[in-house]
Amino acid sequence: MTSQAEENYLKAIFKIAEKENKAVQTNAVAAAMQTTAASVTDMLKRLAEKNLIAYEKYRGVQLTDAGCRLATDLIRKHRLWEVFLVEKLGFAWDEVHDLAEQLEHVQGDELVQRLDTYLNNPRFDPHGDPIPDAEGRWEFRPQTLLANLEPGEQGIITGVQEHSSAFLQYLGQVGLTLGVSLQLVERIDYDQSVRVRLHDARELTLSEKVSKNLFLKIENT
Amino acid sequence: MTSQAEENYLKAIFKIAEKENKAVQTNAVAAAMQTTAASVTDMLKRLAEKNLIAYEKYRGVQLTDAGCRLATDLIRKHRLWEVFLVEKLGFAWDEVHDLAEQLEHVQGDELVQRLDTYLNNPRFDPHGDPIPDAEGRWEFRPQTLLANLEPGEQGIITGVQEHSSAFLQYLGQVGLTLGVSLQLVERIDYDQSVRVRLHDARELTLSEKVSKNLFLKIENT
DNA sequence: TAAAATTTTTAGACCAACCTAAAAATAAAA
DNA sequence: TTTTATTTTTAGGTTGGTCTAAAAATTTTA
Ligand SMILES: [Mn+2]
Ligand SMILES: [Mn+2]
Ligand SMILES: [Mn+2]
Ligand SMILES: [Mn+2]
Repeated sequence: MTSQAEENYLKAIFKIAEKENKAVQTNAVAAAMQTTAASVTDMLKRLAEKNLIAYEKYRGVQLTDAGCRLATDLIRKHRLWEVFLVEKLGFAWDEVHDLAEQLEHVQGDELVQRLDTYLNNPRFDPHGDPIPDAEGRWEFRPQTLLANLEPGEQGIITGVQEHSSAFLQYLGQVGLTLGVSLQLVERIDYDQSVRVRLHDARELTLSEKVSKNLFLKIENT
Repeated sequence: MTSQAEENYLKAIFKIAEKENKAVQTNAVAAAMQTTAASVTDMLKRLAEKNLIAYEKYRGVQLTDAGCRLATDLIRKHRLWEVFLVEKLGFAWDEVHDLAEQLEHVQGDELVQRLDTYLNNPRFDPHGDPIPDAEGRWEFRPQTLLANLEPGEQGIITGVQEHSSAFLQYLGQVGLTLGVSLQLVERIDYDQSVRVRLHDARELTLSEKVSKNLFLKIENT
């Protein structure tokens, strides 16, 4: 009973609410959905009518439990399909998002269940993002931006902040994929770029932009 | 540039044209799509506008080359996904149609290509229906209805005419799946039911309805 | 060939999902 | 606290896809 458009709005609201800790604004949703504020207001009314969001004019929106559950299921499906596309079909991690964006709307609880099993119940997707379980829960995994590491500290790449194809492709090219371990050698004061050493002793210089979009789990050395 | 609704109409027209060898009637499409003739006429105009069908008022429709290609691609995707669902996810052959009906609309040539490779380029789906190749071609496989076999003749099950869940489930229960070989023992004059002998010497009585919906490849004994 | 039955199209509406432009409410600045 | 700027909503319109009821075309029957 929920259209693809409705599902996409719920997911967008969920993701905005995840970051900012307040009622989600109309304009924020419009930006995320690449549409107009007027269209968003329109949809918010429909979603409120279906009790998927709590909506008060001019005051922003919040997902209800039902809405939150729907969004979480959608994210679960999105990420499971991404795992499938990378692990089984051999796509690169920068090629799967748009396909998953379509596949996530395929309805069928049994399908999701079987897909999950087939993929060995993965807990993270190809970008390091957590996959909710069938009950909509996921574990918190502490991670730090490379930009926040101190010189000498070491970590394993666990995820990305940006998901753009350009960024993911760049990372792949220089060998910075999930699970790779690296050490911060030094941070240049002038432009906040960083020098890192990889496991094979190879050294790389990364811009501030990169270091602010790369998540690591700090390792005790 | 083609919506899911448009794709479904094209597929319906294609399948009707496959059987009856004349222009496809509005009412036939309406029946297949479970909708009204008025809605069909509406859609036919849109499809003609896009040059996907040749449409002349009151005279029925025919797919253009472009429309035919689109329908074929859709059928290819539908059947490949059915193979995936059965072979990889372990669904039964009576459970996959509705899911494939959704999955066939996912856009992405690369996806279809990779899926095909992943499944080892199957040429038939779980119901014995041929899968078009990437160029939209498929081979003809001669097959006969069980109803048309002579007593004493033997064959291997290659497909079904009906695709209803009830029929497929029944066949599964009595062990009549693709590849099973059987021999026609006798046909009862009274109700046209048939007695068949399986490879393990087990005998089954099948109604006329069943025998008119089961395809076999006749084997020379 | 004229009348009746069937098939198909048109007319007119509805809903979901979008849009632009204008109005209203809220927040920020003076 | 006014004025100004920003945000949000409303008003009104478009498109795709559907519907029912009525009109028109075609086919069948008498
Ligand atoms: Mn993604
Ligand atoms: Mn992802
Ligand atoms: Mn099917
Ligand atoms: Mn099939």
